[in-house]
Amino acid sequence: MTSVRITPPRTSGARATDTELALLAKALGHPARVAIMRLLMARGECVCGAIVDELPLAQATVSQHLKVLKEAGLVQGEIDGPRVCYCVNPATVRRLNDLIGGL
Amino acid sequence: MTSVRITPPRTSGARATDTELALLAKALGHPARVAIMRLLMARGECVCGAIVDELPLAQATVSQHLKVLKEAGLVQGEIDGPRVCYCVNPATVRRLNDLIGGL
DNA sequence: AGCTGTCATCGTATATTGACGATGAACGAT
DNA sequence: ATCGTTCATCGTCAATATACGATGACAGCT
Repeated sequence: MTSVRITPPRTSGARATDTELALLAKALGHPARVAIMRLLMARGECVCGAIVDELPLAQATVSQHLKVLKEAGLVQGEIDGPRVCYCVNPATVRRLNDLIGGL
Repeated sequence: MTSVRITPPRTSGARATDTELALLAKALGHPARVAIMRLLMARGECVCGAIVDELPLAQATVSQHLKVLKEAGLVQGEIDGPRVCYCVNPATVRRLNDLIGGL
């Protein structure tokens, strides 16, 4: 068995998992988005309008926060007639937990 | 035993723990800061200059990132002669883990 | 087709962040 | 006292984030 390199080549100070963790953490880095996550965890799934009703924010703002969470993979949304039903992606939450745990 | 209220009164959509989690997550929401945290975890403690050497960033920028981490309580720094020795605050990292786990 | 309700996107204004060079503050050594 | 080293802070600029009203897209209903 030939010895192989353990540490990957690195040009900058940040590895791939650093970027991944930073992206997920950044998505959670706003109280409104944390509140949205908590709402979705509590209710299992939630129509967008219900989230708007719970937060002191305009509909456009909530939609933007949902977009950030969606792009980070923390949340999924499926169209249900005229509504959109959102739910958390448990795999991504687990991944976030693992990344922090493995710091 | 008298029954007491479990859920606290809430005026806005965000609770206290939401803000706390958002603050910690925001502090981790940058790859350079994640890299710093990982460095500190790996070495136990680290002089500021050593961190600067590992990252492709100017000294002023690293100092700013360290300030963010320090203000979030994720990192502590103690003066050691002309140098400053940084180390992670494990309690805050645990707290972050708990907050995410308790979503 | 026209209307209504629901949500996303656009446009915009303000605030915050990220990055750096330059400078300042504190310490040890000469 | 004057360096040299180490780190923090200041000032500045570009880029990004936040928030909202206005508008657009789309589904269901009459």
